[in-house]
Amino acid sequence: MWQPTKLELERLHKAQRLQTRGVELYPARIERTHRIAEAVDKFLQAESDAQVEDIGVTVTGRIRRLNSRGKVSFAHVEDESGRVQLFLRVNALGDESYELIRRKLIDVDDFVQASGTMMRTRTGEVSVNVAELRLISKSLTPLPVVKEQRTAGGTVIEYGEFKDTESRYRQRYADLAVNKSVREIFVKRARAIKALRDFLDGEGMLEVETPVLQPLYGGAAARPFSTRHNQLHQDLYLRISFELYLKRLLVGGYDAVYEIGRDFRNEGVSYKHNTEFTMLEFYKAYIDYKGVMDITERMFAYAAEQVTGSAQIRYQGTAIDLAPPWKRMSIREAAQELLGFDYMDYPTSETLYAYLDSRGLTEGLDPNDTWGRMIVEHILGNHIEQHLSQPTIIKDYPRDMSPFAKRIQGTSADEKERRYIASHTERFEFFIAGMEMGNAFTELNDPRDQQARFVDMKRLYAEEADETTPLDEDYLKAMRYGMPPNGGFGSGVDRMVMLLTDQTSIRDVLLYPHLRAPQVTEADLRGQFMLDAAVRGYEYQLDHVLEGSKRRIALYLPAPNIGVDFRLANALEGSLAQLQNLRKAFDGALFVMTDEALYRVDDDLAGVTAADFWSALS
RNA sequence: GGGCGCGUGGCGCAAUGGCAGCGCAGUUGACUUUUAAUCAAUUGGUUGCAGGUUCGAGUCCUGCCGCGCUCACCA
Repeated sequence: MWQPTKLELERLHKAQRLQTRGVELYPARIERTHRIAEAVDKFLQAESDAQVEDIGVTVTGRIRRLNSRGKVSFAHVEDESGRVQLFLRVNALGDESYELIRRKLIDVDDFVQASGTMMRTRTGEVSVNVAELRLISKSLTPLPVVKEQRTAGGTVIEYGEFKDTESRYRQRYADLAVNKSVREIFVKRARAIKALRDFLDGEGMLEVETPVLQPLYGGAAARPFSTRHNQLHQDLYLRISFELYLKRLLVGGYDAVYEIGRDFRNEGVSYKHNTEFTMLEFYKAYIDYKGVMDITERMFAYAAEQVTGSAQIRYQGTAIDLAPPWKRMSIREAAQELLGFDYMDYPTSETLYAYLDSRGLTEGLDPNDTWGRMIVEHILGNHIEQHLSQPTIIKDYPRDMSPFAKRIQGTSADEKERRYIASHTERFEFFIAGMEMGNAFTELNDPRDQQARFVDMKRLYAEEADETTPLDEDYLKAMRYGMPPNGGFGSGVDRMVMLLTDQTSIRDVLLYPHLRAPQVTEADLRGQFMLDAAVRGYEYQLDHVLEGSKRRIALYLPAPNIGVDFRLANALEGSLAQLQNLRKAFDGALFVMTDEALYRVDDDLAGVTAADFWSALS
């Protein structure tokens, strides 16, 4: 239960005084003729047209600044569109209404409705000359105070900002209310996702929705969350990807489908990982991974244009050009270019590890990893990825890392090249700003090969069983009906939003990033207590302060006014028998709450002296 | 999970082991064109929690909780 702070008590008191004056604190009917930005624009337009007639407006919003100067006051109100100053004069408002300002009954953070005509103050600021001011929602908890100063150069310096990351994430509403730049991030996020939809719709793809709860997880290598359907007596998994469900739809006759939705992975969090994240996947028939590359390049350029106005963006001070074409190279070529060797010269995990060791490149590498994992996870992930600042497509991945991709095509007279072709797949990932942004393949559509891959995966990763892709018999059944050749694509949308909003942490592009649940607070306990009492039909009493004691106690009472002080005083100083009597008096339902916990006084206390009982609580 | 760092009024921050302080906000008063308004006065703290060392702990030690960074993990 809420325990008001000193500042909140002051506002509660103001709320009472307002109600005494007959002011409605939370009215239901609101008037507004203009959004704030519209009102200002209209005034500026009239000014430039040299019109003389008054522009009457009614605007609404939250007060963000209030500066009383005696019989005249200035306020800034803000709605989503912007801010405008209110010019408040006792002459215009009348004594009674102005009194609310003068007595400070209206605070910063309150929502108001203001009617008047547009004007400029003596210093030139566009304002509403307010004739009528109405409180439309009282704020009881003050928001953190942020003051702004505009320098001559136009930059805004903020004083006393609200920047404690934990508070900002846990109370995102306050963060948003105070920090305009945070609000802007999520506007851009919405624009980015709309841009993706518009683009994919424009490509003739059908947006679909597939199950979040799946009887088998698959399509990626990740630890899933599991849950249980009670009525069906069935274990279910939260999806780690959409892949297998989307590709079944190509069997069903759609040429191209996509889905934007949430995936869940039961793994660590980092600046670029959240346990739940937004994924985009699409699958398009009759194209291969080169076709997917073309779409990828155009799609990112389009999204950047829609969000930032240009395909040339800046990320953390670096200029990044998302316009096609992007650099494309195979993982083998990347290793040759950046590390100066051909991994095909080391065709087993043992020889590859030995070579890397001779170069001093094995830090963090498990010698028991598979050959493909060494190349993708270690060589690419630890030694190449961070250098890929400009958009780069890295293609042709080792087969054992890509269970849903077709082998690369071609033939060669050379033995080493034949081995290369046999052991690699048409898969690519693309990297921007040193971050993996997505993953795509020429999709495997041979059910016989697919079944072999499931078995391979199981064999390779037997010891980490929960990270392998389980064999999905229904998926194979679908594929046996015939799946058109197709190219598929998956990308973490949150990372794209990070890129387009210049953010370095995924948490800053998620409205509610995952945080550990905070400890139960006293306020939570009090709330529980109050609810329990209501359910039992008891009166309750919180913060019962006992004479000469620092303890605060909460009680369930079967009825009010039954001599609590007297009985408790006895119990505190007396024997267990008296305590039990007390309990009896309360119909066997005496609960005592201290700052730490809620205790039930019951038979478990037998044998404990009252003094020990109370000292155990303190 | 490992390492490093942080946790002090509502917010932003100080404080060699020695009286817990400052700014903003708040409260009271003054002011009819302010804009980080100003002026005068003023309230508010069990320094995340629990122990320990010490004459004395915000500060040192141990454990716990939370957050951040980083490593590990991570298609």
